[in-house]
Amino acid sequence: MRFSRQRELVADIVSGRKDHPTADAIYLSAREIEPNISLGTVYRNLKLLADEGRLVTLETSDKKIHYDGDLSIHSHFICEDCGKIIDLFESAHSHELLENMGLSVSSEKCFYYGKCSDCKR
Amino acid sequence: MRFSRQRELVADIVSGRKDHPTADAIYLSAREIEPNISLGTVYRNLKLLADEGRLVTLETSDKKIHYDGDLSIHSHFICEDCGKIIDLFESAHSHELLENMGLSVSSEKCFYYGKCSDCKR
DNA sequence: AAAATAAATAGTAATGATTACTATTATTAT
DNA sequence: ATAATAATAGTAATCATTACTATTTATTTT
Repeated sequence: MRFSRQRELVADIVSGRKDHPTADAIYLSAREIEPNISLGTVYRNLKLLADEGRLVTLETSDKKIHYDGDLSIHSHFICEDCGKIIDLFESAHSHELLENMGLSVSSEKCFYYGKCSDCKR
Repeated sequence: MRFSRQRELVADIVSGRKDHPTADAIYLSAREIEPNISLGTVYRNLKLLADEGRLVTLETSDKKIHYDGDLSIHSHFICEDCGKIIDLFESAHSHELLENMGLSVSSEKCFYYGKCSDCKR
């Protein structure tokens, strides 16, 4: 896999952010540095980077894929009111149980839903 | 919320199945009993039932929403090869940790990825 | 270094799951 | 029974994502 200016840029944007941007948000950021980059290029590279395991996709109920450049095992809390996604770096589920069931686990995605402290008030 | 024949049917199909069907699969099942039911009605009712908490939506990477009528807290294992979704009725994460962070948890969705025993071989 | 080969891009068109819309039908209330 | 309300069927619109194509950029070969 070659790393063109555009691909590098997309990868850098995702791993440089602590939120969980959508393709469109990444596209907007990218255009500030590479004004001619096309949306298709952003999508293509996001998909390639995800396939390579260089970023993680979060499929939420808003129908848009969110991208996470933080590859450490962690979960996410999604606020039902404001939609904010909060990282949860608690200890992960034990995978042993699943291995004992004949399932080999390569990754996990856990989402918790509720109200964040702002919206709870 | 009135329970029309169609709404009842959609609800029954989802809660009667142990797989995790998409809207289209539910539509096909529904048409066997109610041949004139429209796809829009299926979608509308699935959304309403989900809002009411009578079923759970699973947003997977195949871009189609899967519906789960089993409301007990459980996780899912998704096979990276065949896409099969397997229920995991292990004990859930403890929510106390999150409550202590000021997050009130109303539900959770956890996905584990890997290869199922069939595909592993 | 020029020619040949391969990969990546920009820009646009197509896809497809989901939602919105509208006229009609069914249900409930007065 | 009539009026008011909700739900439906069927179709059109939406919109995130993908596919496509001609062109550009990078790599390899001679």
